[in-house]
Order: sequence, then structure tokens, then C-alpha cells
Amino acid sequence: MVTIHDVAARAGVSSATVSRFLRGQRVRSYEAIQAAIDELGYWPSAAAQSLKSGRTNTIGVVVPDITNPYFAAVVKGMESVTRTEPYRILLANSDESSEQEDDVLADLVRRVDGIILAPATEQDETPLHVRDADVPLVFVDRDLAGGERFDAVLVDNDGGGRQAAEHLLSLGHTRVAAISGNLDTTPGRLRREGFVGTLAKAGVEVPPEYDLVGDFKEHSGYQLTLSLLSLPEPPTAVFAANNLMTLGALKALHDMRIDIPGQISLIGFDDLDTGPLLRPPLTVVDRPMFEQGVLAMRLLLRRLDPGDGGGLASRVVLDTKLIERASTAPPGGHPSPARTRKTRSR
Amino acid sequence: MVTIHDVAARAGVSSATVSRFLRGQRVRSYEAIQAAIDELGYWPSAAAQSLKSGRTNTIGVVVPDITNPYFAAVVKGMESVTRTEPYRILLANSDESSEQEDDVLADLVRRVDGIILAPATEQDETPLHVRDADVPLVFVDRDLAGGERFDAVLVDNDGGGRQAAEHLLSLGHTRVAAISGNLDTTPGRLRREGFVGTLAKAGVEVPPEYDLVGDFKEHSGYQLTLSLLSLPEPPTAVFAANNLMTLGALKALHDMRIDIPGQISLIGFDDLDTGPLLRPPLTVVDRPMFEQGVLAMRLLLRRLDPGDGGGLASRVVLDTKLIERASTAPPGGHPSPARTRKTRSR
DNA sequence: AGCGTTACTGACAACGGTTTCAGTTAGCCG
DNA sequence: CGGCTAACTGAAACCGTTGTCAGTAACGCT
Repeated sequence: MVTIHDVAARAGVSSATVSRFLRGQRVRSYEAIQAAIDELGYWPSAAAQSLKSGRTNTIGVVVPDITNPYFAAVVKGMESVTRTEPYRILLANSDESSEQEDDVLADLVRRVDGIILAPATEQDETPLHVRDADVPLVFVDRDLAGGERFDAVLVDNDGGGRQAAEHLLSLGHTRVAAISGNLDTTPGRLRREGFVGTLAKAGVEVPPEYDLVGDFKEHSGYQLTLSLLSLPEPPTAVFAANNLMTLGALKALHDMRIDIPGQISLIGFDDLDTGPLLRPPLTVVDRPMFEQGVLAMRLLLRRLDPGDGGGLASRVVLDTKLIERASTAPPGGHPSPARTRKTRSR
Repeated sequence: MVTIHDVAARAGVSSATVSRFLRGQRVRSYEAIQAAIDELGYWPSAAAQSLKSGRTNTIGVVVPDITNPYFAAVVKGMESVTRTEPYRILLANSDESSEQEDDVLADLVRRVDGIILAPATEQDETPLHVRDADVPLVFVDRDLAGGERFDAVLVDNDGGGRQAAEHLLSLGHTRVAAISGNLDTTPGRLRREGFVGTLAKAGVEVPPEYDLVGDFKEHSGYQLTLSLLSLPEPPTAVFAANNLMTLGALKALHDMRIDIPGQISLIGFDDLDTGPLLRPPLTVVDRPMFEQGVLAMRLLLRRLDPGDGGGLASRVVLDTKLIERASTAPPGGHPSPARTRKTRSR
């Protein structure tokens, strides 16, 4: 490895002078130094710079699953901000597991200047210890119990659940099922509460056998939908609390040859790139994804700015938006005889 | 920040002893040291360790677009390998631009022990300079002209193009269009060559107005499909050379109310999670994604293993597989009168 | 010429670990 | 109890860079 001393020796100056040249200060022998750098192919060691400065110019990002298009878009938003900055992103998957999350955080605090985290559960308080290491922490998508003093970029999950419920109510559905995500995550809990609560206020109860809890992964959406279909009286509408579970639900409905929205209406949370191209085009509650990443990274970089470090926690909450497509319709839109009779007899 | 010296002072030993304890050596006063570490909340500084050891335990990964489900899956595969290792992933997007790629590589070589790269073009030789910095380099998905001496995990793009062509030929198509990706990338060039070459051998020429070149992004698939539709004699089948352009093509065909596969058959490259759920379910040339990431990371880690560093470049080429679904059919399957007449009159 | 100012320079001490080297202590044996 | 070995220890050097400090040279001015 070629060091600053090698460059200094070749240019006939001291390493201090080379260092000054590198940092843009005026230096007498800049031609010789530049020549030496080029000839030797010198690059300053990031490790040595970090040790000296105490900064790594690295941001740790921990998400549950990078193959979830939502998180991929969020990360891309973050990346678009760091592009013009000297920062890079250290990426880790927690796989929706707080053990893995804890492991990874313990490692990250030693390596990064700040962390953006979508916590696997609301309950695990370990991430708060990150603060002990004086590493600024920003939450994205999900919050933590007791995390109010941290910056966060969230969406109005409760409102999103409400929008989904209101949409189904307006279509006249009364037998409505919910496939929620882990209830110990912010979005899992709040989307369900917004959805079920809104229905309840309108006099529509969601019985236990319709009130299912998955894990935000496609497989659970598939399985839980199958279990709904096996009920003596299946629902006429299903709300799936994220993109992957919606996909799972859609697959199950296809596999069981259920007509959507004729027999069952399906509404999801989070739009997909392929949303309009699906059979049928999906009705979803949408929210800004790329933008959430951008905002979270901006918040974190502001914390890292020595001029502007302190200050109260900024908690940004973005709005959701209903996108009506063709996967929802009034109950019994394309009646399948047996089932519709039951519906009407209620 | 609490250092090893603080721990040493509190435990009443020297920092050398603490260091030995941390590295698992036997030490007389281990209780006192462990206690001091716990009470002070000590974590070793990664920067100092890197400076001393010359290793960062970080792998740089550069992909054109993390929101492309293919690359997201590849990165997840890589991550699954590093999970059980002390390594972390530094992620960067090149956005299909070799300038951004060069910038990012110049920064990465200073920070990482090795790099996995899906180069933006075959022609830019800058990545080869990475070797100057003694940073092992593994190519994934795409290759580089003159990169034969580097490890690489690729797929048989030529064979994939051939499979697509043979499928369309077997259905009887003779007016066939190709929407290729950047021809200065390995997959862009080879998929087109495999596709067009196979057709030519069967006596089916692809005229210039059917032989289009996009940039692997959705928008180009959309635009180029529109341009095909505006021809006096549109093709009866279209091959789109990656997942995003296929989606763009599908959107364009929907927007123009073209019946698939009745009026036009569509075949893509790379399967999508939503592939079977689309209107219509897409016929695609598929390939292992997660596995490609796993293999690339394993190759790189083997290079980094001091016991097993040298050795010839390993070049892994995986096979593609045709998945027949409903977006392809014989020409004129659902004849639209005007067009089919032309087809037949040929 | 003598003085003060400005512009630049190199030696050196950090930053926080790890490793070597030269002890020192404890333990064992005769 | 003396001698020998094995087990552990601390001082110090080092990794590559940056910042401080004390100079030195060049220049302009009286």
C-alpha cells in the first residue's frame, strides 16, 4: 500500500505538506506532489482518516427485507441523497427478526456515523442503546415504543387503515377480513387498529376468525387467505396490510379460482410497480416510498452536521392515498350462486 | 468515546492485556476487565482496528439499480452469505451510468476489502484499475471487455436469447421484434445476439425497425413498444431483454388496448414475483437470482481468505430456463380483423 | 539595512487499537 | 531453598493521517 509518506518522499517534501495539499491548502510544490500522487497511484487510507477524525462518512441502514419493493425504493431514496455527499450506505437486512437486528446494530455502531432503522418490533429496546454509543438514530417506516425522542419518518398508518375500511364500507361490505402484519410493529398494529376501528364505528364487527395476523411476508398472506376461504362463511372483502401479503393473498385467490372482485374484494397496502398490470388491477392504499428515504436521510445528515446537531426530534408523518383500481367492488358483483345466497340471508 | 485505555485503567491492567482478553487469549484478571467493559459500555473502534490490520471487513457492492427486483434478490443473496461472517455490505447504485460507477469505485477502493460489481458498460476499463489498489473484484450479471482474469458469476445470456427465439419460432412467429438493453453491456449485447441470431438461422430476419435498443429501464420498454405499434406493419411478437422493459412493454400494450397474446405475443427476460399474476401471466426466460448473489459473494470471500487467496479466475455461467405462461401464443390467436389479414397475406 | 509581516514548511504528537519484546511472576521439581 | 519452566504482563512501536507548534524564507516598508 502506498502511503502519504511515500508520496512525500518522492516529492521531496514532508507528509504534512502533502496532507495540506490534499485538503486544498496552498502549497509551494504542488506540481511535484501531484506528480508523485499520480505516479504512485496514491489514495488516502479511509481507516486512518476515520481514526483521526472520528468520522467514518458511512451511514448504516437496517431494513427488514431489501427485496420488498417498498424498502428497495426507500433505500434508493436514501442513496439519492448521499450521492452528492461524501457518505456511503452500509446496508443490512434484519429479516424481520429482532435478534438479527440487535446483532447487526452492535456491529454497526462501531462503524458508522449514524443509523437509519426500520425496527423489526416496537418492543425491543436494544436500538435505544445505540444512543449510548452516541450514534444518531433515525426511524423510518416503523417506530419504537419509547422512541419519541428520535427523529422519525413515518406514514399515517392508522389513517391508511381507515381509508381502506371506508372504501370497503362505501361499497357495502359487511363481512370483512383483515390480514395484519406483526402486531408488535408500528405499521402492523396501527393499520389493523385504523381498519378494524373504523369498521366497528360503522357497526361492522370483524370476528376473530376474520381478524388474522401474518408476518408481512408473502407466504403468510397466502396461508391466511386459504384459511379464510376454508371458513364456512368466507368474507366478501379482504384487507392485506402490506404489499407482499397482498401478493400472497392474490395468489391464493387465483389458485382457488376465486373471482376478484366478484366473490371477494381485495385491497392492499403499498402500491406495486406492477399494481395496474395485475389480474385484476389492485386497489391499494399508497404512500410515498422514495420520498420517505430521502427525508430520513436528510434528517440524519442534519443531525451529523456539526453546525446544526442538537435540536428536538423531528417526527415526520406522511399521508397515505387510496388508489382505486379493479380488485374491489360491491359484494356479490359477480355472484357465485351458493355464496351470494348466504350473504343475502344474513 | 471510551477507549481500550479507559477499560485498562479501570481494570488496573495495561491496554495490551485488555486487547489480549478481547481476542480470546487467557488473561489473569478477566473478571475485572469484563466488568470494566460492561460498566463503561466499551466497543472497540472499527477504524483503529482497520488501520492496524489493513482490513475493513467490508465488501463494496455496486449495482445499476437496487429497485430492480433482480438486483434486490442478488444483493439479498450476498447478504445471506455475509450474515455468518464478520463482513458487511457497502451498497452503491451506479444508475446505469459509468461516470457514477467510476466515482463510486474510486471511493470504495479506499474503504473495502473487496468489490462485487455489475458494470454499467462493457467498454469502460476503469474498474480494472481497481486491481491496482489490490482490491479483489468479482463481476456479477455483467462482464467487462478484458475482464477475463477476474472472477465472475454470469448467466448464459446468449442461450437465454436463443430460448426466447426458439419459443417464438415454435409458435410460428415470423414478424418478431426485439427490445434490447444497452448494447455495450454484456447482457444487452448477448441476449440480442442469441435472439436475433437464432431467428436468422431459422430464416427469420429482424428488420431494423423491429430491432430496437433501450436502456434496461421501464420507460424505454414503454416508448419502444409504442414505436413498434405505430409501424404500418407491427410485429406479432416482442422480446424484451429484461424485467423492467418487459413491464414497460406490457403497460404500453395495455394502454393501446392490444390483446396479448391475441394480437401480439410478449416474452420477457427475468421472472418477476408478480409474473404469474399479471394480465396475462408472463412467459419469460428465467434465471437464478438469489443464487447468483450467493455465488458471487462466496467467490469474493474465498479470494479474501489469506489461506486461499491466489488462483485462477473462476468464471461461473448459470443456465436460463424458459417459463411458459400465457403471454405468448401462435400469431393471430385472437385475430383482430385488419391486422390478421395482413399477417396472412405475407 | 533592519524590521515586521505574510506565506509556507517540517518535526512531532496524537487518534485507538495490536503485536513484539523483554521482563516478571507463579508453579513445580529435586 | 534454589533453579527451571510455563504463564502471564506492560512498555513501546507501529498502522496512515491530521493538526499543532515552532520555525524559516521571502517580501515590503521605512
